[in-house]
Amino acid sequence: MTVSIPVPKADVLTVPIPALRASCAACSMHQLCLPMGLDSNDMSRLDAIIGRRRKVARDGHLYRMGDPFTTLYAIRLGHFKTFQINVGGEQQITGFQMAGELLGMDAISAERHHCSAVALEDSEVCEIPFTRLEDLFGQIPTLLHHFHRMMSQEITREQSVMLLLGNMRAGQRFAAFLVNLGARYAARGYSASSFQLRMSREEIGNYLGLTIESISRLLSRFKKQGLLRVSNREIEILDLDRLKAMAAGTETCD
Amino acid sequence: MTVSIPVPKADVLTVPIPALRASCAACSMHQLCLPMGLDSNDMSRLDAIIGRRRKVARDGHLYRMGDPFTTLYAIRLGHFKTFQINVGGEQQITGFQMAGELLGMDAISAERHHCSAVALEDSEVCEIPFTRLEDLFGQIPTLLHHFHRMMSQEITREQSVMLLLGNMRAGQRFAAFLVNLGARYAARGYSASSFQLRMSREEIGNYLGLTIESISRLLSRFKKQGLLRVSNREIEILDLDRLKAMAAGTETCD
DNA sequence: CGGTGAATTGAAGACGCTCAATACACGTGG
DNA sequence: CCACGTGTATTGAGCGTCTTCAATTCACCG
Repeated sequence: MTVSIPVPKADVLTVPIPALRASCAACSMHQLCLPMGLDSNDMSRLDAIIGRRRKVARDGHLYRMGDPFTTLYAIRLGHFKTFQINVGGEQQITGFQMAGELLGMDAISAERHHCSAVALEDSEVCEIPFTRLEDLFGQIPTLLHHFHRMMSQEITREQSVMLLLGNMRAGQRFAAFLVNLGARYAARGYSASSFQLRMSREEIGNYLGLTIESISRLLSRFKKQGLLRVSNREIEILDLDRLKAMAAGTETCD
Repeated sequence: MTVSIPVPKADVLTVPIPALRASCAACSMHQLCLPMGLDSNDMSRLDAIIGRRRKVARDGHLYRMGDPFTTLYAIRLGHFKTFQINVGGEQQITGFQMAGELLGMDAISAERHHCSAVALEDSEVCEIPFTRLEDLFGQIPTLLHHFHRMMSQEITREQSVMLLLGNMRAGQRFAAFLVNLGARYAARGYSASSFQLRMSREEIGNYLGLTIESISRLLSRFKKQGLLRVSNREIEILDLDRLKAMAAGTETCD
């Protein structure tokens, strides 16, 4: 299939090449991502330090646990999972990340990556060299403040997962997982109730501290209860309120 | 009871009162805490913004979930627990903090505290007004960098707890917990193998996603296996290597 | 159309939970 | 000093949830 793309006129063509190569202003994620709240002047200063866009093919590593840390990554497009490997060689997935989210913040303290990041589909990231970003912090307080908010948000996200793993039953965990995914898609302008899972049942189970079989059974049960419509990795939430109530613990999961 | 305190001589007396009230240089935690790596000049600039020291009695709240966020807290003395409350009213403890550690970083993103902090014993903290700290960041890059390291460390700490809750068995979790506590005491110049638990069995269980009964049984088992000597909250680790091996999953817990 | 990897479903078992009884530590008052 | 009460911890018995193991089924692709 071919599509004819309208050729931009005069003024647009005068945009310098480097700005085309990596421009936060032109990126649909700039209201969620690091440049949030910056004026166009500051935004182009941020553009100036962003090294390049990097494509990561499905199942490709963005970085590996133990790699030396030099850059943060902002996801432009696609989905990732981050995971740790324990001594026995089994992985524990610590998060699923989507466009607009920042990867690599866990590596700042030890200057080595504490987990690995792998693309769940063909994806694209912006490389942000950390020392150059630190230089900018001194000049753009708004940027610094928002960076702190993003790190803080990562901390609260992980605390919520601890709550989930520490005292929710299986059904509650899975309900919370689906509601969370939906909310994040909604923040990106997509449907909160209808989306495609980018990860396998096994990866979901690993993340939620459950087995693949449990996830499969839960999907079947939710389907039977009229909560979901499921077809392979396609999810449609039919009763978001009840799912939220289950996640909150207000409603039991029978 | 009265105690006669030796009166300091000449030069010491010239130290201005504010410096006496809150001086990082004089604090035994300054090599672990926020001022790590600062020269004495920068350290006193940090001193200048630290509001006051605040005492928190045992079981007292330092802050509550939902409170508006204005300041970070550095623990000078004592121990805290942080926890979330879910809709059903039950708590999930997300961490135990000790001297030299920073509290409140989770609140930056929403400008409200995401969890509550309660003192496990009579404790003392330094109040660090966050906006004034942000002002300092522009002037002291070393301070900023170390602050990022501390936030990043909090992220990796929580990732390790996710690993623990997500795919360790009960014995492994508890072994990891004890080893972690010992390591943190060692970093503060105390024994890694002999210390007092500041939290109840119930709190340990809550943190590890287990019940109080399970913790009690594990203590008995570890005692029987010659791993520990236990007397109330007094712990002596008799075989640290084996405990570490259990935490790593190298050695089974029978 | 057959092969491969993923997902579903069922049956049995284990791990940790719940419930309950008892023991212990510690503080208070007789 | 002991009696008593309260909160915490220990220990046991039975049960439930989720796991493990195994057998199909399904989707996708050469």
